[in-house]
Amino acid sequence: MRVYNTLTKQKEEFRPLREGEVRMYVCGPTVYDYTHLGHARTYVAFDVIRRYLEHKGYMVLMVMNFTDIDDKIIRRANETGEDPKELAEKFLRYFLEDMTALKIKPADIYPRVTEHIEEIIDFVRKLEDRGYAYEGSDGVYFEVQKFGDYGKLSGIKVEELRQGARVEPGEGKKNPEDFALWKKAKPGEPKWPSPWGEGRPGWHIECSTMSTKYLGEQFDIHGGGNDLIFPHHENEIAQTEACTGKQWVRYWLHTGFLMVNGEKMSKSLGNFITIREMLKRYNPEVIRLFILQRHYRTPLDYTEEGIEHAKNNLERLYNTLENIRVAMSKAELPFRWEKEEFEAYNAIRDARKKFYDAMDDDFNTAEALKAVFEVSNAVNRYLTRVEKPAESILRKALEFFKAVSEVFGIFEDYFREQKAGGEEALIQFLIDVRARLRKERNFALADRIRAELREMGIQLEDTPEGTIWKRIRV
RNA sequence: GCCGGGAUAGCCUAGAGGUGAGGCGGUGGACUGCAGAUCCGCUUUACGGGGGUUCGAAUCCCCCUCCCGGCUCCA
Repeated sequence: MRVYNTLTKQKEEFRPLREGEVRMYVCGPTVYDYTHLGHARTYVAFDVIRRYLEHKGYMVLMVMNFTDIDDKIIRRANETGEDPKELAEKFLRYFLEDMTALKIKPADIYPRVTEHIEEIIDFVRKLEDRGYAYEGSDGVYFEVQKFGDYGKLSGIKVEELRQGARVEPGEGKKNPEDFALWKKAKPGEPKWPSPWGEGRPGWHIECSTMSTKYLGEQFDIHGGGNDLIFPHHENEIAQTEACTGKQWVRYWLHTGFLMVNGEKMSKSLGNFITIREMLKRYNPEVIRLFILQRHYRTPLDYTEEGIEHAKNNLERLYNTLENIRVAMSKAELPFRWEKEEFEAYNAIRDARKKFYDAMDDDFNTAEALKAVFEVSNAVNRYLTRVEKPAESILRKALEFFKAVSEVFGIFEDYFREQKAGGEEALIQFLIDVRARLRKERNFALADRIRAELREMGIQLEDTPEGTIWKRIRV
């Protein structure tokens, strides 16, 4: 398995530090507003990466932090007149709800900054002891030039940084590139006691502290949106490696940005799309598929057309699954394979390999998705060509789709279906009644039954072998 | 300015030296009371432009055009 490492700017063979275990940290949100489609892009991407690693047999320990105290939260709270703590709490809950709705597997630990103030203070003190940090008038700062490797992730040079730096008035920094580890509280701001007076942690220090607390001083994967490479992740590396003296993270993974109609999504442009709005209009699996149609590192452009494509794609795949389900009821144990069976088997086998090869190559979901369609096509073609399908062929296809379901987080309902026997019998009864009506050429009433069932999410389809029914899922 | 990512058929997306990439859409046909699903065709010898290397280039090299992002708010 190969992954693209932002640190080395190339694909590398993936080898976790401990055999059989992957420890990964994904930068979570600052909870000051609704979760948007850009978050969805990043967190669905990492969800699939995590799912694939688990699918491959790794035990994955996944940590995602919440920044529940910072400047943006305070600013927003001041604007709305809310208590910063309550505001953060509210949006944190919304975020978790949105993640659940998007079928994103929960992290194993969701450390919150406000629950780790002591550890953060300890971390800052260590940096102070080692001579990397100094106290200024308004806070404690990390002295960037003391860390020789600064810039190794983002490729940024300290000199360039100085040219473009905006030093806010009154800041107690020695150098413009230095960044805050601890901010002293201004009147009315949330605060915690510390050796440097009351205040709150800087932004970057939380991730260094909490990731090393739960994953150790060295771990496998650290991820986040592309926009976090600089300054956030660069600063995290500086702090952590200055503190431990060891190489910290093995593989840095970053997701590409979400665009809206070719422009960056931002509030000022008025193209800010929340996950809540999206979920009102689209099945979460449609949103997931939309995201997976593009490789995670490439920018993803959101358009109405694009999401409609995803919807059509998902419908098609669900149709295939329903076709298999219907065919299963008339499938037989094969005593003999014909040309059709060999063709279908080979097509499934080849596509399956393609799927795993694509996912092994830096989680190329777009390429892997082709393989899913190839299996879909192969099965559909097979079903149109044979009268009595071989059960083994259908099972091979189903096993493949089950794997896809686990990795992509789609087709969930299909594979979780409970046997609601009563309902199925009732549907079958209505189909029988409708068949009689059709025989009597009472199409008006026959169509009414079909229409009513459709309203209830059951699609009837007339075939030469009789009427079948499918669940409408998209 | 510096750094990075792009331009692939009507549309969306992979691929990265060698036998018609996948989907969507459109369209014709098979099947159908109609609808739906599916299948079989067609749209389909696609790779921003110009040079070069090579038996062979979307793919490698050089130049150019255009788009996007980052450069202390950001997933």
